[in-house]
Amino acid sequence: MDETNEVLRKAPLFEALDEEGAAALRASVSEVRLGRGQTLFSEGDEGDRLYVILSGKVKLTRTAVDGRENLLSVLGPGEMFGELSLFDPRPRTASAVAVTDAVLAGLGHDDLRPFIAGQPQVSVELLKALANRLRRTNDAMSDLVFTDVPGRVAKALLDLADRFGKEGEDGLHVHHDLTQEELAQLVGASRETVNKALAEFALRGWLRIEAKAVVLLDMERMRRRAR
Amino acid sequence: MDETNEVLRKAPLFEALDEEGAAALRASVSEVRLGRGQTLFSEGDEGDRLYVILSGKVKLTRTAVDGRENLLSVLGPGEMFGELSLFDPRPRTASAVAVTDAVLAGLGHDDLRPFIAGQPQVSVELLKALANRLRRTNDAMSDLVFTDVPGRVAKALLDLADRFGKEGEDGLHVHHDLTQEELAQLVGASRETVNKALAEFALRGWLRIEAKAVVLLDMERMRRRAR
DNA sequence: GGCGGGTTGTCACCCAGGCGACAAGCCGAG
DNA sequence: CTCGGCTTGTCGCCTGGGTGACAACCCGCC
Repeated sequence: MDETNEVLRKAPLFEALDEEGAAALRASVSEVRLGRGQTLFSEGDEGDRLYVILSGKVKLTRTAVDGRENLLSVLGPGEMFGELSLFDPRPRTASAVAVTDAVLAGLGHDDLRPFIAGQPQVSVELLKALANRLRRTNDAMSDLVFTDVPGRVAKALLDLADRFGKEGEDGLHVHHDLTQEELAQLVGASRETVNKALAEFALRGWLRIEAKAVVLLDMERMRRRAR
Repeated sequence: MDETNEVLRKAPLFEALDEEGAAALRASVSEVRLGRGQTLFSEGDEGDRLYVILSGKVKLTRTAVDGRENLLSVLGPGEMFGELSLFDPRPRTASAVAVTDAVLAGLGHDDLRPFIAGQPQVSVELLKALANRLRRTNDAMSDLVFTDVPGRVAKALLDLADRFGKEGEDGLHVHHDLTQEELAQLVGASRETVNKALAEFALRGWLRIEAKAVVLLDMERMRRRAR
């Protein structure tokens, strides 16, 4: 539970709280452990909890009527999701599935409300988070319209690099834990096309492909290709 | 200014305030009048105001490097925009342009802050609005990936109908005030394809096309085509 | 009432990228 | 060690829809 505190303290949502508030809130946290591939909640479920990722990665997906999937985002430690249903109590509009084994902190609707009312910093923090999300989503939309698949793949990799990248001897290691299929769903393209784009990048020496990871070798070129 | 109060009172953001707060906030409102086609602010501008539409319609657009445009949304009376820059003070990420002559109420950053701190209802209202926006944007994203252009056009029209439709003798009149070009930017397609889709719908008797408007005749079929 | 710029309707052409189909690897479970 | 099921690498075919190019409008303005 020490580790829990550690990550929680750094999560933006909690940073805003005074020590007393943070302690109180932590008391009402429930810890959830998920194995890779395990579903936390599904589209359409009733949901009244918000989650903060302590370790591991979680993907948020939407399923079309015909079963095809769309990946809204991949989140890692410190990031939060499931907050939408806090503000208007509608069913969940996306499913949450663990991409790797993961540990989450779950906060109930009702536990959180008093803090929103009592500590304006908390709502400001939430508003910031949502505003940010909205900007990113709008970016993604523009990309879907204007950028070709290789460009979107490049963008996605750079974004993943920002968040999960680790500087190594030979380049920036991005262990994204996604299959190419999932990567494809993330950028809104077919697996085949994503594969081709990756191969192309590798051929040009911009990156090296590893199992559920890539090593970025030429960020500059990647960035140029992305726009 | 009476009309101003009228619409403002009904805007969700203000509904949440007590009478006293609403009066105080209204005092710091500045009124802006725009002619059709006039730009309120542009991508990249510094922005510290939030706007509520009193009358008319405003479009939010993004421009790609090559000049192509993307229409994020069209907003009408009672709706709010420009709130993102309130929470993290980055430059505007979209431009706001009047689609028709319009009157807006502008609220400054600094005028609003005290209310967020003092009246939790206000921040809850803002959070709801953002959460909603986010859901809609996510929907739009899925549609870009999964739905073909005619489907997206149908969806867009139904959405516009929801917000701007007026029941008439012969069907639901949707005076959207958009050119086909703008409609195309809204659904992320070319003007030609949108035109073809509209013509197709008209041919099938699902709608009638009028200048900057359509009359929906068979909502059921439209809805079916949309999914 | 005639002119000019912004819309709309419709072509023909072309290509990015989806889809189906397989082969080859890789990995965890028995 | 071996088998079966994911995952990856690669085809070729086919089509939705973007692009360019006009002609016909429509409407406000001189």
